[in-house]
Amino acid sequence: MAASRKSLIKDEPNRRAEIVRAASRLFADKGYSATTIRDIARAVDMQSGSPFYHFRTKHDMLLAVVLEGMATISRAVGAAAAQGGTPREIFDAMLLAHLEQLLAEDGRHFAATLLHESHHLEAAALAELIEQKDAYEALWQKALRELRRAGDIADDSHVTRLFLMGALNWTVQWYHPKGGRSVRQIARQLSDLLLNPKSR
Amino acid sequence: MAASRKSLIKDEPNRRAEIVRAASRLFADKGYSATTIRDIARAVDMQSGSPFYHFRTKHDMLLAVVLEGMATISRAVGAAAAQGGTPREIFDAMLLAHLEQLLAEDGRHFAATLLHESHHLEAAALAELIEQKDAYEALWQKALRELRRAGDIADDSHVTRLFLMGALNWTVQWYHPKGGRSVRQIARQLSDLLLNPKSR
DNA sequence: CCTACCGATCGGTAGG
DNA sequence: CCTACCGATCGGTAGG
Repeated sequence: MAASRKSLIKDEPNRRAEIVRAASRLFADKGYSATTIRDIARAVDMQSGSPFYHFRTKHDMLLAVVLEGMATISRAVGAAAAQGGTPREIFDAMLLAHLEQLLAEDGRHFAATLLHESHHLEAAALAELIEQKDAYEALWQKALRELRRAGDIADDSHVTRLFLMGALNWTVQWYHPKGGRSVRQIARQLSDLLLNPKSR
Repeated sequence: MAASRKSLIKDEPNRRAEIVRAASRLFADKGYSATTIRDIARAVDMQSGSPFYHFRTKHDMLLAVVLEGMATISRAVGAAAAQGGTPREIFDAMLLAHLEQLLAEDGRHFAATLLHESHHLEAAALAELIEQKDAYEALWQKALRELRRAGDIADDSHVTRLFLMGALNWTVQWYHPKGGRSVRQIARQLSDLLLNPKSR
């Protein structure tokens, strides 16, 4: 049937995207410094010098991975927040969206690289990332503020937000898809832990 | 006066400990893979081949850092738990002890290396670490169980413990000693967030 | 994107 | 612990 489809589009402009995806996997697994350009080239069936046709430096590859990871999470959680509902419903939807991006098969290497390898960026790139991260976390701060107004949480301070980010991002360290617990269950348990028991 | 003290003890058996401390700083700052034996040697005023007089491989240095980090935290939190008191008092003391080890000037590089670089260990060393980590986390599981019995928390499941570890360990990412908030305040806020409002 | 290559650096060792 | 060194590997480039 469509046996030739994949090979036909071999020369499309997404060789670059393939490199980024392979790099995310390797950076997440072995770390940025321990990953070799040759590792990345091998993963996408290129010769060792060829990735430099698509990227100027290894740092640029890291930046591409990290920015794509940040953008994907931001987009997902922003969409969840825009869905509307009570502060509690919005918060629950945001928790689920964040965890799905972090733990899903396709996005988790981007997230892991973002969380663990960003400090290898140079100052200018790091500043760009931090800007996006601050905008992202402002979404959460706002959600907490409205939970507070609705009486669902006692403290909506910055420290509360940081504890929340920690609980969420730490899941990367322990979650296993085969682990019995679904992402939905995990999101629900965190909501239950942080928010006051529902009235009625 | 005692001007010669430091140079007199230059040949004591703690050159090894100096190497471990320097390594912890470098591993925490630049990462294990990006840190060079030459970096470590320079930090303790040795020639580039000399650290190998004290350690067989670079991996052995990482293992030494990581095990010392784990042992220090375990000891501190174990001591806090053994102090006794109500479940809530014990829990609060454990929170404070864990955070002090993570964030204090002297121990934070060990903790950061433990949290971020352990995956560079070989399988056997990693297994040794995980064993110690499991024993450590059992301390927390027990503390949660007793909070539950006392009615201070609704859920003492494993997932709750993992959220707690995340909130705690994530502080490494954002805490700054000059940041206004004391470690004690941070511990207190986390306790307030997780536990039911005190009766009375 | 491949071929062929370069200078630099790395972990580790022998021999004292 | 230092001196002197080795083989291997790395990020990156010129020239096609």
